[in-house]
Amino acid sequence: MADYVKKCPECGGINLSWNKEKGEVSCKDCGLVVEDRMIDFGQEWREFDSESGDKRRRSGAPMTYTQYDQGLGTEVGMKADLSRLSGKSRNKIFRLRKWQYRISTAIERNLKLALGELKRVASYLKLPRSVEEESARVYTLAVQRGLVRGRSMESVVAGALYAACRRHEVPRTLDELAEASGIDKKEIGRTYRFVTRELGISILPSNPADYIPRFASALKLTAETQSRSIEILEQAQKAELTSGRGPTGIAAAALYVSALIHGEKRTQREVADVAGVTEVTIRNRYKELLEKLKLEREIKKTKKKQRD
DNA sequence: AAGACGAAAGTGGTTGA
DNA sequence: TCAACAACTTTCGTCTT
Repeated sequence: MADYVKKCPECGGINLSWNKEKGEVSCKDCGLVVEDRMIDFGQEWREFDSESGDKRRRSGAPMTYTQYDQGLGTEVGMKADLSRLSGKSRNKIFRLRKWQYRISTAIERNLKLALGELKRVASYLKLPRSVEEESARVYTLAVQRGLVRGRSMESVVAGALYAACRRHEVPRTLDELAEASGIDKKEIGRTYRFVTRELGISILPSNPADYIPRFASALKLTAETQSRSIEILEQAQKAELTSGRGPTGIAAAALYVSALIHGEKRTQREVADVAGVTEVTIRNRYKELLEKLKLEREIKKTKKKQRD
């Protein structure tokens, strides 16, 4: 029984919580993300049932998109009785078959290659299984619609992954995707927009709060600081400080302020680095937060405390 | 000396004519 | 298709701790 309970390696607390959706285990005492490689054992196809659009509803046995062929191949006229046809139409059938063969093997080859790449990048970023599945699905659709033509396979893979991350609210920044896949950030952004538009995938704008746990963990900030920063984000949203702004910048600024308030000062540089924005952006957001949310007093309070 | 601050100029993307 | 525009970055000089 004893080793059934996991302890937080940072503070020794046993108050660990598992965020299934994000595949992260975090400590509620100190905020450390203990294990973010956790595999989601949930039945991911169920997630589609709760999606609002009924386009996504599937029936029948669960399929996996990380295998390149889901056993749904199509063949042209294999079962038709060709002896009843003759001449031209028979030739036509043969030609069609040949094309069908060429196309399907080309797609399969492409998928086999691409899904290998996809798995590599996904595991590098420690993405949960559900996201990997989703991105594989997106990629498969993209190939079938011929959206890869004129683009590199890798960039479409990266774009699909980015889209899947956004949909599952486990945002990774474009920079992280770029680093993991070796594709230029701009290129990923372009293919991401292209693919989502062509496939009609709607993406909700990412929520700054989704970035907080990861950033906070990287900066080794406590759970109080983390939850305070989320409160700040909520206030900021009410004050309409968030629309039109980059979500990472806002998350970073909220975290920075919150750290100041809790006497866990980090430099703007440090916060900027983990969030992938510049100090200037943090400064701008920070200034806005102070102006609108009257947080100066609290910061001064903790500064005074620290002098004693 | 390091960090915070702010100004100015440049970049890439969106929007609207 | 082009120009205006907002957000963000880069760079750099100055102020604060």
